[in-house]
Amino acid sequence: MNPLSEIRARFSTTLSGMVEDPANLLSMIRPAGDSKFGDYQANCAMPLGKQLSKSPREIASEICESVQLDGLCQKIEIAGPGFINLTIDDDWLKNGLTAALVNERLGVTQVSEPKTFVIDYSSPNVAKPMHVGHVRSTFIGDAISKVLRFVGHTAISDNHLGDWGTQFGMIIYGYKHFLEEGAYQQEPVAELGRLYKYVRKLMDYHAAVKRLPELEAAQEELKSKQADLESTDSEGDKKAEKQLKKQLRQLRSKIEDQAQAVVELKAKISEVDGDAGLARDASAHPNITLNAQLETAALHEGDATNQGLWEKFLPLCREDMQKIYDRLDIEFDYELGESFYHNELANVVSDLTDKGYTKESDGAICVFLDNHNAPMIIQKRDGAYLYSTTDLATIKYRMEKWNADACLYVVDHRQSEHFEKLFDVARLWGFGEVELAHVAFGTVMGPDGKPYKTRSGDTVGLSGLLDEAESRALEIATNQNPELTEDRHREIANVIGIGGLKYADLSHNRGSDYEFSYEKMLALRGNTATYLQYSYARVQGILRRTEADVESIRTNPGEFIFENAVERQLGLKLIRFGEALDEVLVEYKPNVLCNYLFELSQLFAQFFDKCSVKDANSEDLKKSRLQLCDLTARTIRGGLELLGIGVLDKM
RNA sequence: GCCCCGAUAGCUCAGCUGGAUAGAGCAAUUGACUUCUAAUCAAUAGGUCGCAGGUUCGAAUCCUGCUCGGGGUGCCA
Repeated sequence: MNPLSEIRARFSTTLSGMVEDPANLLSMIRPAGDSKFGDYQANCAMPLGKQLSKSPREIASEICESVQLDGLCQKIEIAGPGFINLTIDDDWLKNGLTAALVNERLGVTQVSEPKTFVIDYSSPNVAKPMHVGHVRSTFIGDAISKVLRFVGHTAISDNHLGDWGTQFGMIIYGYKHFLEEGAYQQEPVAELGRLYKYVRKLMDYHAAVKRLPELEAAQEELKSKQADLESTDSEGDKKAEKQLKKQLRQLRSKIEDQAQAVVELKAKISEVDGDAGLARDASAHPNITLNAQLETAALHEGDATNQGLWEKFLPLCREDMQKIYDRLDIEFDYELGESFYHNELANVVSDLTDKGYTKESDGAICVFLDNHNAPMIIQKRDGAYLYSTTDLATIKYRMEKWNADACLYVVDHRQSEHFEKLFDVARLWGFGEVELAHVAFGTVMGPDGKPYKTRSGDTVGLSGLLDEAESRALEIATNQNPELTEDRHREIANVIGIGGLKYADLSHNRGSDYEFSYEKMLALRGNTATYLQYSYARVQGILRRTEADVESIRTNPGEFIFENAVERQLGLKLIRFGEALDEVLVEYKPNVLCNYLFELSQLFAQFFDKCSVKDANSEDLKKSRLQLCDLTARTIRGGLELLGIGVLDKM
């Protein structure tokens, strides 16, 4: 039991005697903003005062008289307009720490009503190389799953692979026309990757050739519009002048964007034109885009050849993808991709239609929703199904198979409108009970403040990114501890490199964009994985040097002693691990856990500085400090584990 | 056009379901290694929480308007 829920439980009794539903008031009990006010503060007297037409301080004293905090709080004070400041009783804290010490779960209680969560994350397109954009979904989803499981829920992780999309049409087309047999025999996945990129290039080329003149014409038009505006006289009208300036500014930025686009198109064209082989294939395959689409369509319609190729390619691609997941140490319970649902799509449409929810519009089958202008299209004019159709089939499956209480979609924030519509349609369809949540996240930015790209403008490939992270980590590990063996350096590099990458991602509020930087990610100081891992290693150093018998500490604990103020602070922080986990799950925010672990590590560093274990002036104090050390190490290790990050005994 | 999101220290970011004097890290300045790992700690400095109103005991947080930026916007995923 963590202090906060214990305090709330006690207040609950009192408050329910005063109002009908105290839930809102209970949420106003929180950790104190400033430690001089105590450990926790209850802010419920102020609003209650208004509600009951009494002075808040009067209410506060009524609450204080009635609430049973014996044994839990040693100090209860009313301050300011009616704050109730609470200080946790030292004996209660010590008992709690002892309970955590002897408990494998560090004293974190399991939820009383376990629920079943289905978490949909990572979800890359197979056969396309994974890139930096996939890391957030993967890390955040994995961390949320682990926290859910730890607190006692059932979390089913499901990697909703894009394994049925247009990329297979492209690869099939490539296979039929551009295959290099020898390369395919030797390294089939690499050859398929090459084919994908090759077809992509040719498609981009034709699109660029078509688009370039249009864009240049549009550019001219904008420029003449700009000239017009520049010569317009606002005749001293300030409002008109402001308007004009704004339009001009917008126009200039649009022109700039277009100029950039023109440069990119030209680069794509010249890349093909400059290569004899590419140029030849480009002119020999003028309709490659359409034909690749037709290959996809043929696959979907059950064409035997394409079906056979798909069945041959898919395992190869998945195996390749698995290598990345292995490096990241990410596992899924299920990997039911889009292809898994393709036979259900027609049923989705017919069922919704039978129930009267669909409407035909411009030949497409749509579900119109009150709060959205555009409908959700579930079948295209040409009869093909869409992402939305698959997602609906997926919800149905997840409800029927797992009877989920909640489905979480860890997906890019740009798709929020899609999910709003999806959830509305799902509820309309009859899935009203399940919690459907889009756990959205922001973009990974480069140092220029734009989405992280390579210099040439391509997305950053994930495997190269991991290589870079590890090689930089290796350099740091080698510099930091030159005396260790190369194998040890590699092991350290792996743990701090991958850990640093994950932590950099998870420690940011998922909703915001963040700037990616190898330097910051692997920085030795600050809110980084390295700092937390180092704290853990320092504890292990203490345990080694004092030759502590950790087993006996855990099975036969002594009393906790708070000699120095920081020991109490550390103890209080340790006991609040469960609060941090609860907090993570309120809005599915792993950064809450990162912050907790960082603060814990900072307190430990202070403790390390001020409170020697080895030279403690009594055996009892030494034992108490060893207990704090052991609990700190286990909390850091356990917390990092929930984030998918490892630790090292020495680094 | 319409919809959504953002703007907090020089930089990168927390905090946002209203709470007391707005926090951290980096960078800057200063101090601490014969010491359980200095991949550390202590200290100083740094702010009109985009702007203007409003709601109230109390606003970075809620509401309205504005400015700037990003994203989305019927047959891609």
